[in-house]
Amino acid sequence: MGPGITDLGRFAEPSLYILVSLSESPKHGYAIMTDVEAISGLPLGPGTLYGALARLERRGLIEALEPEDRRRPYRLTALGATTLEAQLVSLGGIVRTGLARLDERS
Amino acid sequence: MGPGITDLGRFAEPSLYILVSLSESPKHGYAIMTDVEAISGLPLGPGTLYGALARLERRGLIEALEPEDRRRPYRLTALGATTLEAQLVSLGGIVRTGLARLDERS
DNA sequence: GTTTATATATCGTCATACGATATATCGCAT
DNA sequence: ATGCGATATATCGTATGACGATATATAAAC
Repeated sequence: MGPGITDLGRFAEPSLYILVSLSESPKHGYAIMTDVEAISGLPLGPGTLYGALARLERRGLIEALEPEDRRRPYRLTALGATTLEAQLVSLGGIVRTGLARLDERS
Repeated sequence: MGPGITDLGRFAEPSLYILVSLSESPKHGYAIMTDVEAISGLPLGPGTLYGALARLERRGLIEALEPEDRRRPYRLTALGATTLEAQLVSLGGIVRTGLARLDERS
């Protein structure tokens, strides 16, 4: 499961990080790995990455572009962008609620 | 996995919602279910809830209190509070990054 | 030339999410 | 009184996903 820093089960949410990475620009797998580690601090191994990419593509949230050399880039679809935005807004609400509640505790 | 509104895999992160719910005050299972649905919009069924509660207790993030009547309340531990805070801060960063990147897209 | 970084792929295991289902009690309206 | 909806917890089974390990190959750097 992927212990994040705090080991909250499979909390890392690789799919979310991948979508955030692709929201900047199209990227191939290896670039996604390094970007996700840079923005999240959590290493994303190939075992997690390629499985997640296949699932996201199957769901129409990302799409493969024409390979250049060895690189197989992916791009966020319109559906992927709206889905990601909805998720981030929803998550942002939870984050705010949680931090406010923690703050109210003595 | 648990299709949220947008079906991003098991994106719902029930454990996170449960911790946020308990960050307000100790609650028993049923109260957690209704609170989580209120703050997240996502229904949390008993199959998800009680499994997650057992895991969180096993990890020392929550602890059971003395049952009152039929109710079996849980409370956030100190470890649970610090773990939750770290997760929320980390998630908040991802949310901000993602929304900023989406915003920069034409 | 040999090591390091780039790059993708797959297999196996374990944890988790979650629907379905079962059971029991409480409160309230008719 | 009785019947129904809300309260409350528990468990099983299945599908899915996370992720470590491993394999392979090429480009760059030293």
